[in-house]
Amino acid sequence: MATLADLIEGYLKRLLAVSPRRYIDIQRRELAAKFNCVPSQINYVLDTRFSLERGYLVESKRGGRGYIRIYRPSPLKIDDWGKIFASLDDGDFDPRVAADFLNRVYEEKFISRREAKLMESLLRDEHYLSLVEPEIIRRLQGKLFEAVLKVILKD
Amino acid sequence: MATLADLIEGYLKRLLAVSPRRYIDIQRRELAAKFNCVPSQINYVLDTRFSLERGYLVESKRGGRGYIRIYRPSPLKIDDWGKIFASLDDGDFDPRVAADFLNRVYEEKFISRREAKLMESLLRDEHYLSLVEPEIIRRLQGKLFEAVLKVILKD
DNA sequence: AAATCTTTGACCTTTACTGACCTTATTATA
DNA sequence: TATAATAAGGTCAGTAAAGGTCAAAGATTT
Repeated sequence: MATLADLIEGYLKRLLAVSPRRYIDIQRRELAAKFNCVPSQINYVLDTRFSLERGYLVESKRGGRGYIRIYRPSPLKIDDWGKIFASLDDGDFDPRVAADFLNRVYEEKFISRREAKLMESLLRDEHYLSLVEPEIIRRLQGKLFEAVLKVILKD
Repeated sequence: MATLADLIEGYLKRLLAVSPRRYIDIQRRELAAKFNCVPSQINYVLDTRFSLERGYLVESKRGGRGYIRIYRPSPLKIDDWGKIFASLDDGDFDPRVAADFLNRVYEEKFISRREAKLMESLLRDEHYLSLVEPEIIRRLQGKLFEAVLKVILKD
């Protein structure tokens, strides 16, 4: 395993973990040089590993003194639970949002890593695809996600 | 007589026996080259010899630096192991049998109480009833139960 | 002969990585 | 003070490197 992208991801996450602030600033060219790759490789890592879906926020500035700033996922608010539960009932349950939420719940130590993985596996379309219509999949995922969340909350 | 599939099976099991970890990683193309066969022959071996029913677990990643990971057979001492897993994919998955199974697994301390509850909640028909046909429910439950069980087995 | 098991190959999907070309901001200079 | 040079970062399409699927052909067993 361990692709270049994985190495860069790990490096950035370590930086984030150690940073006294809620973000880190990096230079794209410098980082690319450090890992002996083209600069756009850094964008690939940011797109695939530090996406909004995964709870990260990335902003940047071009030109001289340019930089890339990566924010760590922000702490869960009570409001976030509310939003998730609201989306469970109306039709627009989004598994990616749910996965993002799960990740945060895990990072805040509400659930174990294994529980997070268990719950996340319910959000993958592949299990449903051959058996139910696409529009039904979201509703089912919502129902099941609700069921397991309730188990956690009751505990 | 030893078929090619048998040889590959034996080779992989020897690797597993010797591995210091709970799994081995292989490259499909490399292995196929070693045994002078097409890559899909490897999938055949994995499907027929390293199935869940036989206690094995296989996961993989595509793309550059992809791999196939084979986990050692589960140490769970449950006699109807094979039957449970056989029933996961074809239509006759029985949630009650699965619930018993879960209980055993819990008693053997493979999973926590909360994990058991999480998994058990997937076995309840109520979540599915309004959305899918009765015959489909069993199949879905089977698929999802398989998915979460795999998470446990990998851990 | 029929059934079952093995092997193959054509075609598909996913993931990683690169490079050419583009946009934006700062800095130096005419 | 315009403006040119420089110094960032962004985009996107293309390529390569894996592994997956499925049906058909071939071999073996019953």
